Formats: sequence, C-alpha cells, structure tokens
Amino acid sequence: MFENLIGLVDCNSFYCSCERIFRPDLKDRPVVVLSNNDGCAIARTNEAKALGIKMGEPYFKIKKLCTDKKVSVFSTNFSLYTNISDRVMATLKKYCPEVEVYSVDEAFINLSGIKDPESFGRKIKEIILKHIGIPVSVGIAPTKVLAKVANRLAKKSKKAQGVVVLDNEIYINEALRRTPIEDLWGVGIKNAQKMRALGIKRGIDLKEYKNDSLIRKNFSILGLRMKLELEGIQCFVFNEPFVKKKEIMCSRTFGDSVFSKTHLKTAIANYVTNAAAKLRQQDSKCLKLSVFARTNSFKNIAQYYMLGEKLLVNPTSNTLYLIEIAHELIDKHYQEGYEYKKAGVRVSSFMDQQTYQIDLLERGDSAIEEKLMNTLDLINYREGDGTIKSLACGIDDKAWRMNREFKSARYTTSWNELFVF
DNA sequence: TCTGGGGTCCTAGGACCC
DNA sequence: TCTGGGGTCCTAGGACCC
Repeated sequence: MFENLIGLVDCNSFYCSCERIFRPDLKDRPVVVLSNNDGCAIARTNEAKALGIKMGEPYFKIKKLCTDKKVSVFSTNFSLYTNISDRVMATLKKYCPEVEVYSVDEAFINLSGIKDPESFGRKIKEIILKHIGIPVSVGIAPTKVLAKVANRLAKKSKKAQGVVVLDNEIYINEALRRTPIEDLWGVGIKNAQKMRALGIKRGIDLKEYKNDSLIRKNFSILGLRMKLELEGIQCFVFNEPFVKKKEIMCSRTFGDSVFSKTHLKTAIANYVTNAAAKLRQQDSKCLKLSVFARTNSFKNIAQYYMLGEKLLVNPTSNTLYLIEIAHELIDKHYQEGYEYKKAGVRVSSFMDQQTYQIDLLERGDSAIEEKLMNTLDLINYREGDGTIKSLACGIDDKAWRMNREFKSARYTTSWNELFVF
C-alpha cells in the first residue's frame, strides 16, 4: 500500500472538447481538429477514433471518410484552447495543494496527505466538467509514470468512470499486464522495438526485468528511471510551478516551397521576432541562436537540412540584433538549388550543460550528501540485493575515478553513471 | 496535389588543452 | 628521440512528449 500518491488530470480529446463547448449539438458526434494549414488531424474524439482516424494523419487521406461519416472538422483555434486551458489549471490550483502543469491539457497534482484519493479525483472531475465544460480523466498512483498508466486505463475502461487508482502492488501489476510496452510514457517507437527484441512486451515485463544495468546501457538513464518508477520509486519529481523555458522555438511549414535566399530570410526574420518576444516575456536572454531550413522529406527529391548555430558573446533578446545574426547564419549555410518546405529558429536561454565542482571529504560524509542534495538531481537507487539506498546521484564515472584522488569531483546534469553512496 | 508546431533531455564524437 | 591519454567544451543529432 502506497501512501504518497500523484494524480494525473488529463483533458479528454482536449481541442475537440473545447469546440464542443460552443457546439453542444456535437455531443456524441465524431469531431476532428486539424493542424496549421489544415495539414493533419491533431485531435479526435472517441467517435472519430472509432472511425479509424489516426493521430497525425494527413487530412487529404481522410477527407472523404470525414464527408461520408459526417465528421465535424475544425481548423485550429489555439488562442481559444490556451484560454480554456488556463481556466482548467486555475480551477485545479484552487482545489489542490500542489499542481504541475505538464502541457496544455494535462497536469500532475500532489495527493500526499489526501485521505481518500479516489473521491478527491472524482470531485475534481465533476467540478471541471460543471464549471468549464471539459471532461477529464484522472489517474492516481505512487509515481508519475504509473499515474500515466492509471490515466490511460481511466480513459479506456467503462467501469472506471474516468478515475483509476493504483495504490497497491496487486493493482499496479495487473495494470502493467494490460499495458503494451509502447503505451508506456517515455517509450517511443524505436525503444519499443528494442525492448520487444529483449522480450519486454508489456509494462510488467519491464518492471520485472532482472538486469538493471542492461536497461541502463540500452535505454540510457531515462530507461532506468522509467523502470524504477514502475517499481514505485519516484524519479520524476514535481517541478517548480513556474519554470522558464530553456529553449523557445518558432517554425512553420511553408504552403508553397521556398526557392530563394531572400524569401527564406524574410520568413526567418518573422520567426526571430516571434521568438524574441517570447524570450522577453519570460525575462530571458538568448545564449545560442539556431536557424534551420529543410526540404520536404515526404517527397522523393534531393534532401538538404540546413542548420546554423551561434553562441552569443553578449546574450540578448533584442529582435534586430538577433535577426542580423540569423541572416549571417543563413548566408553561411544556405545551399542553392533546393526546395525548402519548412524553416524555423530556436533560441536557447540556458547553457546546454551545467557543471558543478564539489569538494569531497570522505565517502559517506553527511556534509557531501547535503551539498549534493542542494545541487543535483537525486533518486533512490536499488542495490542488487533489493535494498533501497537513500541517495544516489549522477556522476561522470571517469571524472569520479580520477578526481577521487584529489578529493573533488565534477558532476554534470547529464548522468553518465549512477553511483551509490 | 495536399503530411503541425513547440518543447525536453541525452549521447556520441571532434577539437582542443595540458 | 619517443607522439599519450585524460579532461573539457561544443556541435550535431536522436528520441521522445503533447
């Protein structure tokens, strides 16, 4: 039985549900919302999913089906969705002590200290539906990955009525038996293939896989964290409520392909303007500017991916200055004779890697552990004999070995090795 | 004919320094 | 004369998410 639980509140078919608020007649009807330029389907109601309409499917392929089956099709209205999302999140914050907004349509809530998590989840669901008109599903479990699993079942199961609680080993294992590996949060198409080759076909197989270091080796630290989360050990903790974006991107697919450098520069200038405004909004400065443009990869033509990046000596959010640098990068990397279909810019407002220098005294020294606590990502780590060590951290294992003699070590935010104190 | 946009995190490998 | 190897920084790109 787990005590400290996390809830995941996820809006059902969010963009479609937003459209339905203003069109009550579409209740129980198939609805689809399309991407920019009406390119492809990015939201579908259950009725539309039942017709076989896939996520990300190009509209031209399903146009006839939509007409035949009387599917209501909408172009995106992002400002509407953002507005409704803000209201959903505000409501959650009113009732829950700690809320982490994860995306436009989902949020994690901290349920530790809540006596009856299931009734709490149902109450939240009811309030959001009544006050805002958006149906949500709630998954509750000891870790974020398991809360995702619970949420998926809450959406699928009729019996659950939109809320699933996994608070003990038996429920968790049963849920993981029902979860194909590719449906786990963090396992995409590539890793699913690799895992299946190792005989890991369902969530439960990953949880019960005996060889942690093989998981670490093949699927990086993220894979190992995922496995630990399935075991009920929290690795993905709650974030600060308002975290500045580390990267801000603005990109578009062109309606018509672009053949000239001048045309590309004009488009890029617009994207830079947009990104710089976002930078200033969160009071950040650009440290690295990236500019890219690519050919249409769906077409059987000569392909080119143009990418130029520059680290700025004087970080800034000044639009004109950034445009100047973007144009320099285009001059440097642009190749004539290609048909560019998509382009964009990315401004990074943080350095890629942060490093910390820490003086070590003796292994197991509590002062070290306290320093680590204050500076590093930490997780609990399971030893071979099954005992859980209270503290582990990411260490560059080579640096560790060398620096041990000098009683200092260099740690990076990207983990190369787990080391147990 | 027609295939989105905005993010995060991790790793391999080259250049360079001592 | 012998030309090593560890460490750091940065680029580039993969994988994943919604």
